[in-house]
Amino acid sequence: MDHSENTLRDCIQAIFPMSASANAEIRRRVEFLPAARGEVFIKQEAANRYEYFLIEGVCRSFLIDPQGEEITISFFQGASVLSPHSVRTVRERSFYNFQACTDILLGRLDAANFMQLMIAHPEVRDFGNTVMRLELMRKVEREVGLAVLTARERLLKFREQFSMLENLVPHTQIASYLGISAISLSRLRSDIARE
Amino acid sequence: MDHSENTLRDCIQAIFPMSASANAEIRRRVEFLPAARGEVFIKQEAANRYEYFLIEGVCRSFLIDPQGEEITISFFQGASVLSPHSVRTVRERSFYNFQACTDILLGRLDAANFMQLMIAHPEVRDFGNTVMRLELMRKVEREVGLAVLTARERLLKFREQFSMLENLVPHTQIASYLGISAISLSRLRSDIARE
DNA sequence: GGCCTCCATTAACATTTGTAAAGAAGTGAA
DNA sequence: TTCACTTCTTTACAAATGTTAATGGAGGCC
Repeated sequence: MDHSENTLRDCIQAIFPMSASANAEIRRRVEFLPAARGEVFIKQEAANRYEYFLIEGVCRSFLIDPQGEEITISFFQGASVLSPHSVRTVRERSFYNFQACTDILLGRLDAANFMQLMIAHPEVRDFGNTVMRLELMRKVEREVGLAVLTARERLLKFREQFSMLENLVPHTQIASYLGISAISLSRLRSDIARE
Repeated sequence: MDHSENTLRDCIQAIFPMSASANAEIRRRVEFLPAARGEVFIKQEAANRYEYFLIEGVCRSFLIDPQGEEITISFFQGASVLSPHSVRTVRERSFYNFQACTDILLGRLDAANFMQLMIAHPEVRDFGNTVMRLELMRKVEREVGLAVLTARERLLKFREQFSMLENLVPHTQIASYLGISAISLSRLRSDIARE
């Protein structure tokens, strides 16, 4: 078993521990593929029929607003699972863009095939539902954060959650994730550093 | 079968049509109870073990920010389903307050009991997962709306989604839902009316 | 009817946040 | 090394949003 497969197992076990056989069932359906830093591996409005594991690296989801600006919705760090297909797509068209922030390694599997596996295996079903519930909790947390926290507090929280990202991805991407302009982010950074 | 039960069926069928027997299984576990306008029927931080249907009326979820201000998170109009228990609670403690905006009629059922029903009945399972997926889609849409729309556009969208609420609930509640102050809401309203 | 409370609106002002433009610092390639 | 490019920061200014306080209307209650 090579490194990727071990890490795939980590992605899964971190969310919902499953038996070796259930792990193997998933493993058999997963195809590994790399994406280079900057590559948009899921495109907004494009058809997409896969579920994804992020084996290694950092990526983000984003969309283009009416002014043509990129808005970062989420960041993801491996080893983890990307938002489920049902969250990313409406009528089989991708809702967001997904872009590699570093060189990454993905594991992908056919969403319909995975759905069959969920139906057949209670363990896999629990895994899938847990993924969805965790994604929902993330959204709730973000919703609350945007509602009750100041931009400054959101930045501090971002630093807790994604400690290495501030020196890794362009600040314009972080700023749009925080709901502020890159200039405001710069101001906040120097304000905080001054203390 | 009285009016409440018919409307309970509407709540369910609107989300995921189920057989008469599955409907009956749910019905057997549901207890109807009214709440008066203004009543907070789920309290933040309080233990809560129920799933809820909103049979009739309007309610909202909200929380108290560090400054002691109420922040509206969502509005709900019957007949519909409130956010699932797993979304409303962390470690069995309610995450949000839920308040009746009008006199309402609720249907509630024990969350653990409903979970058992989901395990036993594939239809109920699909229903439960659909509820969760729809809730997730709502969160995504709201997340995107807060990210890419101006306050003015968010107000116009709110009017589409909740056309009767603007003259029904206090504007402070609507303003916090839109992420602006009540004064800004008033300014937007007069700006739009002036056109 | 008259009083009272709640709520929406408006005005004046302060603060925050965004925009545009220019400069500085770091990165990568020829 | 040097040039081009990207990105972060800074400044000055404009626009949006919030705060405080005053006004006026609607509805409930005695």
